[in-house]
Amino acid sequence: MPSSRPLRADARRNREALLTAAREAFLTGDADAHVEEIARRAGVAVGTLYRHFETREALVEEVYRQEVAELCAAPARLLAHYAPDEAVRRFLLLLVEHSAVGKGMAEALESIMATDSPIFDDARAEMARALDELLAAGVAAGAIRDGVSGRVLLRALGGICGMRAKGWEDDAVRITTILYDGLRSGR
Amino acid sequence: MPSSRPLRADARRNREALLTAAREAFLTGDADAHVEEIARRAGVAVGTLYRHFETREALVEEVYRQEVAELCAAPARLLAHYAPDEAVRRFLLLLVEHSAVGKGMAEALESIMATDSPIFDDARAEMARALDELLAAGVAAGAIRDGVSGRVLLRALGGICGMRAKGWEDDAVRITTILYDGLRSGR
DNA sequence: CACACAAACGGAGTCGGACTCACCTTATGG
DNA sequence: CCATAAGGTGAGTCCGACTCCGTTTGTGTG
Repeated sequence: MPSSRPLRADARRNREALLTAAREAFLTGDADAHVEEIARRAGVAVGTLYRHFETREALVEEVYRQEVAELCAAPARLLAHYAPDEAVRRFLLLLVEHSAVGKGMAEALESIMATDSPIFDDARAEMARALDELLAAGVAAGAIRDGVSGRVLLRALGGICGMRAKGWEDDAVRITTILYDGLRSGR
Repeated sequence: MPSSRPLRADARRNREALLTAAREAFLTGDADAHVEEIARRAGVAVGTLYRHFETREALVEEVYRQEVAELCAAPARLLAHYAPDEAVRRFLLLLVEHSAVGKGMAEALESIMATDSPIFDDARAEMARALDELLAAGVAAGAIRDGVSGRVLLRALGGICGMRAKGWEDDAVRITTILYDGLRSGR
């Protein structure tokens, strides 16, 4: 029910500006930017920020949900172009790449993970579903071991996304390869 | 240089009481217990807490460092009793088990990870060294693939320790198995 | 275009945490 | 048993997220 009336023009603009400001702040590494700072960047007052987002965290969540939605579109696309197991491999690497957009996002994620917010559950479920899709295709093709749920795999990936020390990209690629090999070895 | 003079008797007692109180608070799930609460549990005032620990986080770190030290003793013991690859497998599972002691600890860890505290770096380095020891033995025995550093493996494990939704133990065991198989498949 | 009014905004103020500091208490060595 | 420095105390400060209400503004109506 997203009805209830279409936001007023200025309200929609401000909401967008806040999301953009927050995303930028996170991507430029200032993962725990103060609400004042985010509001300032967006050219509004804190009161306005709170009109649009219940709490600071709700704002962070929204930014994250958009990122996840983008990633969730990938599996279908990959399956259309590659063999199932190759699609899995590429998706894992894509995830790493996506995290590389800004390590600030990883920090923001942790702040969300630290609270059992239901919105995060939704995002996780969505990601798990996307992974299930990939894994099922792999299992059907006999290329991937059976019995691994997307949810389980997602847990391991969460750890990868949480990396942040320098040189982490290489490490991430390496650990992803190990996971991938593990997924195939038991088939 | 831990010299400088042996703490006065009451000071040592209070410091110990604070560490115990904090550990208990974390293990019973109250991962972000307030400093007032921790001090109260220890039977001292906040001022005393701050006499012994620079910040709240410094206290959390100390608790964590003790946990890590305990875990770091495991590899040597396991290598004395099991074949290298079996020792690796058991250590991974031990790590899971240890996290199970209290999910509160995992949350405390994240709060540490979120700050680039050097103390955490030390702990991580120590754990990485312990894992290196295990992996090297496995590689020497031809049971584990070469080219995986303890540091890399630790990253993946960090993700596992961060789990907390119900049923996470099973998931942790499963993902650990996948990692283990991956470590062997490339040998 | 003018008006009415609900929607949206601003920003000073509240509240709840971590942390400090000036003063009091007590262990300890002589 | 005294001197004294180490240690303890807790009211108070600081700083961040969040609230609230008076003011401004977009928009549907005549």
